[in-house]
Amino acid sequence: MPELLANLNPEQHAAVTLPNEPALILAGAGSGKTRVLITRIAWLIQHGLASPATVLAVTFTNKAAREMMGRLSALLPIDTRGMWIGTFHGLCNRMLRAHHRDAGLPATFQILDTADQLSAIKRLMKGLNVDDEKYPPKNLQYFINNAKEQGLRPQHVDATDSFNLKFVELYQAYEQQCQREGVVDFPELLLRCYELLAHNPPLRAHYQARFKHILVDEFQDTNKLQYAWLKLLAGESNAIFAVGDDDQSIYAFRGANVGNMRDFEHEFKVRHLIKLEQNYRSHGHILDAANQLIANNSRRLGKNLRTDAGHGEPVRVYEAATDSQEAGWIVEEIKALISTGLARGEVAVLYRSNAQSRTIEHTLVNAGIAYRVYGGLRFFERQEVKHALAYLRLIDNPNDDTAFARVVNFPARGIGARSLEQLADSARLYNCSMAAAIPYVTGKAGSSLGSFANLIAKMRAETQQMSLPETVEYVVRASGLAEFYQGEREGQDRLENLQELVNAATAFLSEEGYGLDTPARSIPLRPGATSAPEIAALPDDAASVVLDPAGIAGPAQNPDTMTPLAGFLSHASLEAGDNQAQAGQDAVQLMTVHAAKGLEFTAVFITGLEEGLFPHENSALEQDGLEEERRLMYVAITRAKERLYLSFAQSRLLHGQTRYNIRSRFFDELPQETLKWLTPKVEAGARWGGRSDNAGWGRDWFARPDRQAGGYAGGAAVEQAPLPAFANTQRAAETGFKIGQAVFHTKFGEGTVTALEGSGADARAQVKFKRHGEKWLALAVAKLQAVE
DNA sequence: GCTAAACGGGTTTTT
DNA sequence: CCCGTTTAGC
Repeated sequence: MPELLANLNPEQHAAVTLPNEPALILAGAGSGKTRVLITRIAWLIQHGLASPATVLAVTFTNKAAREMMGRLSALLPIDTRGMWIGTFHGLCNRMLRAHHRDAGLPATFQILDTADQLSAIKRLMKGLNVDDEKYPPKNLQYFINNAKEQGLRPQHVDATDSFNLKFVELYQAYEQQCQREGVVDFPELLLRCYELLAHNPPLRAHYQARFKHILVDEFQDTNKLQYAWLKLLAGESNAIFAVGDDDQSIYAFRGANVGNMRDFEHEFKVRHLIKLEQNYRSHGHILDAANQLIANNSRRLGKNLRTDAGHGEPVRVYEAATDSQEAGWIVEEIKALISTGLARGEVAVLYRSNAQSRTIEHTLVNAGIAYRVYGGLRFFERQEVKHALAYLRLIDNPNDDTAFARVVNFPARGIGARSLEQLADSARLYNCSMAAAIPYVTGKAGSSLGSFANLIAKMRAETQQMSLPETVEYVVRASGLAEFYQGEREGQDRLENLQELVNAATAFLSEEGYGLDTPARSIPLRPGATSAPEIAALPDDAASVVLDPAGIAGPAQNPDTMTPLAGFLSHASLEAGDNQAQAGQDAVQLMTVHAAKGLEFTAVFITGLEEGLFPHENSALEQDGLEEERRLMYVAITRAKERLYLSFAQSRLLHGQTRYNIRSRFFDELPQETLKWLTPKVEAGARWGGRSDNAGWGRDWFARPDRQAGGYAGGAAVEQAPLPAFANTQRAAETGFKIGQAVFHTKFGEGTVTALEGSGADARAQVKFKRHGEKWLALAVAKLQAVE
């Protein structure tokens, strides 16, 4: 249909309508990459070149997968459920569920998230009496995950020194532990799925015959294992349509291998490398800045963004004396932007590391500007939610020792460390799970453990016919979790989250196409089917299972292959949910540069542009480290549509110490004619000998009164230390609050006033919140209620 | 078995 | 400085 291709530029058009052969689309920032990917799928289907069942599209995040799914169904009248669209992990999970026997996994295998994995490793090391000072569990975790991402099992790892030999030995033990418990960690999902396809030719042939069209988003972020998995699926004849941008590769630290782009180009003999260089996001000066900066990198595939928009405004640069003054300036500038009618949500403040958000948040709170910080705890990572999930996991898979250890004594049941050590010993002796070892423990410990075993058994029996939400609700109650948090002073939020978990279960059923009344632990009988398509029930020797080509379809957590409970538990591990920051409200966006990738804002502040911070000092230690920092800066710059601000501070409080940094080298790599210095530009050589760690020099400079006072008064004023106590008492009447007063805030909950400052419209209160720590609130803005 | 103090570590992060 | 985790002590 012509309308599908309408408004595509020639390069986009060419990419969308490529013949079915390996293609690499080098898509610059803001060049319509996602649109091309989605239109490509729609075009293939519309022209009868592909049926939905032959399409596999893979992304890195659930958010990206959801967006793709959503935009695709808006574009096409067909049901997108026939397609496999999801994350690498989601798709691998789905395949492993369908073929769990061939993969050597129990039907109810559970997924360990990063935190679960670490606790499993700690437990393993404790059991083996390994010195965790000499072999830090975190390092072992990294070692294991890294090996898996290279496709290496313990026997393949090349280790010579005693240290690495120990790690290999522990890796092996860890694998055995996981296998016995029926759990897989994140990289295992991929490796297991890779091996499943690699070692099972009929199965591989089946999927190769099915997925004629494989599309990959953010290809520059793939690691070696993901690339190998894609190659396996593609086989000899299927086309991979890879979209990516080597200049936006910012995840090397977690295994991403930009080299996959070059390898792909060569190994698949890509004839069509299409560059999308037309940018639809940023004004000219901003793009010029991005282009010139990134030109400093070597080994690029080569790309230069262009725009039809005019030059637009210059890039504004601000030098602050201190980090708090920098924050003060940012907030003043944001106020000005808002007063021109710009929505708060169109303003982003970016920083290199999370620690930098504190000062900015503090200043925003004082100014009464709504903001949202990205990052932090997410829904399924909360302790109460994880506890409830652990009970659910135990019902489904009693061998899951990670879940067992988590809740065996929570709420407290008088089962202490001593009893658990005894139990772990028995489990090791009989080579079984902790739950299975309970009968071997005698005495008082044995009896309390016995009643825990009975509790789980009872839960399992009682929930046999319950739907998923009923099961969750039942477990929250029967476990004692509800009662426990009811009795806790600060348990209200946690209780609400547990209720939210029940809601999440209901939402899950409808989103994933499960019947609402399906028992949580049975594979639903599809309409018209004569028997449940329980692939789990295939004969043991079903090593050569070949599925109907129309085969397994449906959403990520597939009702045909997963019980609602298994699906929900996978969902909880694979998609940790939103972080707590209140969404929806119009608020200034605060995030790291990494978190900003893929987003765009009318106005962007890139802050803390100092040597050591951005580029980060540790980047100097790594091969290609500085280039990755530069790509990160490139990503940051290209987030801005119309206004870009760059700022740095002469001194900054970090880890309790004042550091004196020189401005980032990136300033020298930008086209000077696009920059507008709001503070006088001081040539580096005029001020600094060279290195930044010359504290004495910095202090002298900082102490110069003409500098310290300069710029915005607001910055200094909001950050000054609270007035002495006597002054606060004097002013107390004017604010309507007293120190020590109990208060309630709609967002932060209960707290106590610890200090007061100012009066009238400027009145501020410092409140120590039970759940959110100490904050300064502008009383004119914050909805603070007195509690008697 | 639970609470308080000492301790350690702090770049970026999704699954 | 600030946090989460471990350990010491009741």
